[in-house]
Amino acid sequence: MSRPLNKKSPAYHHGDLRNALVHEASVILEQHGVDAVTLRGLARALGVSHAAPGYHFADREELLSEVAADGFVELWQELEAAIEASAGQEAVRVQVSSGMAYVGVALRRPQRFKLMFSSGLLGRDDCPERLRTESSRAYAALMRIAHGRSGLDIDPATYRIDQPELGTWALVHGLATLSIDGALGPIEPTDMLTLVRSVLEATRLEKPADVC
Amino acid sequence: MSRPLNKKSPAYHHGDLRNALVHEASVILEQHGVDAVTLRGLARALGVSHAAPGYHFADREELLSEVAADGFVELWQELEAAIEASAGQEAVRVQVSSGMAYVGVALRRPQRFKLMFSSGLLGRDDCPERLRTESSRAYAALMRIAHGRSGLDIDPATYRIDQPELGTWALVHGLATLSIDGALGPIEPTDMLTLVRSVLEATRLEKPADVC
DNA sequence: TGTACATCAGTGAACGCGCGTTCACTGATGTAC
DNA sequence: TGTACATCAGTGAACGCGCGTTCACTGATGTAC
Repeated sequence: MSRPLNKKSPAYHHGDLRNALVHEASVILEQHGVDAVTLRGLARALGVSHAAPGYHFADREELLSEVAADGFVELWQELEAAIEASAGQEAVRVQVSSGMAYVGVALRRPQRFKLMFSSGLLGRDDCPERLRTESSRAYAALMRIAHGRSGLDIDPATYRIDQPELGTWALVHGLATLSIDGALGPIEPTDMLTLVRSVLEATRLEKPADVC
Repeated sequence: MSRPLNKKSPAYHHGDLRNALVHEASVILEQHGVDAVTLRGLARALGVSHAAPGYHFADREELLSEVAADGFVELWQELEAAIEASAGQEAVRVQVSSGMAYVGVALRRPQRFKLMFSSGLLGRDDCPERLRTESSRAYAALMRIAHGRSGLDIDPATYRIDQPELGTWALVHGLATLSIDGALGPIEPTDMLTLVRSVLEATRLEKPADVC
């Protein structure tokens, strides 16, 4: 456990600093919030010089975007798993299954979830490629769930978001956000997921007749 | 328009610095985000010494909480107006009316809306009294809308949030949040409000039979 | 297998920035008499 | 109405902090021959 501070050969080359930075960033993010994530602080935590992170990331945002991208990967995976698990069941089951997955991801790493959506990273023109790719993939899964289609015909680059497909997404996103921000009072994650199930089951999103 | 920088008597006493700080803070908040709101920056913008704000606010958060409290006042007012406007109509009309009011407030000052909910100000033990009061009042209005009751029997201090009353709130909050964060792509506020109406009208929140 | 050398992945001192905070001070204002 | 004085609402210089960034440097690693 104890770290030999005066270790003779403290590995001049870290070996995997880039990944270590991303991992440490996600830890600090979750523990102390996004403002606590600084390049200098990460370097300190990892025992490297404060200039070392600059070797791997142009700036703080580039690092954070990596953390956010990881979040979208997990979101996508969980949504796909939920779709798989509820395959063949009636539509509301798919909604409940994927909705709970969505909120589950949010509650497991609430700060990262906020970073993913609220940081404004996505909207930037210079949004890093990986974040763009991974978020689009997760979005495509969401649209697939919402539309009840295979999703193969949905181009993430050009999808238009329409009502009422939007309803379920907005509902679970709202529940996740309100819960994370403490607006629902103190509530355990498991209770929260039960609540999500209840709300989703009590909600009927009517698909309006096709307009000609 | 031009400010006489070398004005002879530049009002040693500002006269209304406290209010001016709150107003300027809300302007800078909306233009450049919450991180851009600093006591020094506000002092600069108002042409007072950088130490002056400290005379009125213990710290930056106290000032921001004032801005957030103003936001809850506006939210409460708009919700009350929406309730009034749809009084006597069927339940779904009240939901649509107040839901659009909710999102309207969010879109009018998106950064302030994020501050109100996402800043963590509310959850703090040392949450300023005024913010606590005003947010509770807005919450009470929301609960009143959700429960379809007069709300006179709801104590803001102890209200419990249950499904499915939560559904409408979560739905509109999710729509507002996703829109503000750009997750719905570029969309005009008026189109957004139309979308909110559509989604709400397509949504039926079933009130389950009372459990014994 | 050994050696030379380029490149990789760092170090650590230095710099400038904007921030909040403190502190001795001071001009403007209100009030008592 | 005039004066004395307390209080209010600031000023502005100074300090320390943590941050990102730069820069000359250097130890470790990989590759060509």
